[in-house]
Amino acid sequence: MVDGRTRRRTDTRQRLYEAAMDLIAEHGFSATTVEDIALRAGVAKGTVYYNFPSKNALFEELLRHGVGLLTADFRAAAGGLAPPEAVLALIRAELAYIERHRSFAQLLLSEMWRTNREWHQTLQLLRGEAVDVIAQVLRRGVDEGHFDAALDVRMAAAALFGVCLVVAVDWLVFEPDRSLADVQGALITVIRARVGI
Amino acid sequence: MVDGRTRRRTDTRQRLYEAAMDLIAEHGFSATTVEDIALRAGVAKGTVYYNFPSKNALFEELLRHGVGLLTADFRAAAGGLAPPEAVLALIRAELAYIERHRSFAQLLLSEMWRTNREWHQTLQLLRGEAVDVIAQVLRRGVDEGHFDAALDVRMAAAALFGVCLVVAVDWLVFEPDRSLADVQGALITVIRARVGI
DNA sequence: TGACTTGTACTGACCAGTCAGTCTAAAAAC
DNA sequence: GTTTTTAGACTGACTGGTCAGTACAAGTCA
Repeated sequence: MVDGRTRRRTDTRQRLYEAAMDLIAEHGFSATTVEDIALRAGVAKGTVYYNFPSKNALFEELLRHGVGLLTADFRAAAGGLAPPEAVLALIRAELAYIERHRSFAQLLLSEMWRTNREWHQTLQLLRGEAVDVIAQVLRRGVDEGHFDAALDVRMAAAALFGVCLVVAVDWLVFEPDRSLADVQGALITVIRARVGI
Repeated sequence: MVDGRTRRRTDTRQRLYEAAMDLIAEHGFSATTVEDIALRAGVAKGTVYYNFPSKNALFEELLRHGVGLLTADFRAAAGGLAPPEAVLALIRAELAYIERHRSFAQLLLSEMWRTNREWHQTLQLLRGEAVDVIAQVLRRGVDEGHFDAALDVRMAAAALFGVCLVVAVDWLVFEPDRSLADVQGALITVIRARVGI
């Protein structure tokens, strides 16, 4: 099933994914050259074009791959839990994902709300799937009386997704030495805190 | 005092600011060409270089200008209020600012956490000034017993700043027809809501 | 053998930044 | 008050360089 050829090719693609992720997160899509990606992945430029039809396509598959993993993590984290615990689990899952895929998180944050790009549509769709998992949990929480009935579920889901992203990337950029557990704790305290407004 | 020359030049620079803001927000810094900016502003490419030493410098001045306005709005909004009301005022100020300067908000969200850029340092500094205004209000709120003493003030400030940005840009991109007041209300409800976790 | 990879060379489009020259408001000269 | 000069503001063709994508001959590996 997993013959040597396929494994080899998968490896190459994986290395290209990672290289592209790091570079695009650092410099942005336009400022990252295909040659740089190939160099960082340790392959020839031709190999990039053997494996992907274009720079855009590489990036789009990258997005699909990365967001797909996040959505899967979300589903696994929330599955079978009561809404309050599920929300906590989702926060933990998002932070853990961001720690594991730092570059990708930065990339998402930079490109998520950028319109007028070829892959904008794709990204919106993918994001929608991830945020939907959160929204479903919140909706169930409202229905079952755990959460305030006045809650705008869609907005709350987007907000929750967004805060985690922003806080986590902030942490990675400014306080990389702080532990994930600590950040997680502080963030949950912030979300929990009655700010009394 | 206001001779024709200076007025003309100021106008040109203003038009260049606005054109650059819109285009960079839509396409990103690298994907926006100086020629596009000039065209949109209705001047020749050379004029851009007559008014600014480089594309980077234009963008940096743009950032300084835009974030400066936001910080000023923050200071004006929070001034003289007790912490709980000041936090509300800050949220309103940020959303109002974002509505008034849509492109700039999108631009900020995209470029804020991008490292390895010439203007990265500048942007971090500017952001720090804005977030500091929020942090000071929160600190005072903790000291005066309005807010939970366990609050990580820096993180809370960053989180608050971030949620507003994310929620507002989300709104502009996905539900532009919804009114600002409505979004404001929903966001404050979300922040207030005991999610009971 | 055939799928995959390499390395090099190339093309054509595009783009940041330059520069010699034009236009015009206003200062100077008469 | 009219003419001349000056300099600030602007123009757009041009340059040097970069980069996505192509082509292909030769090499590796199952």
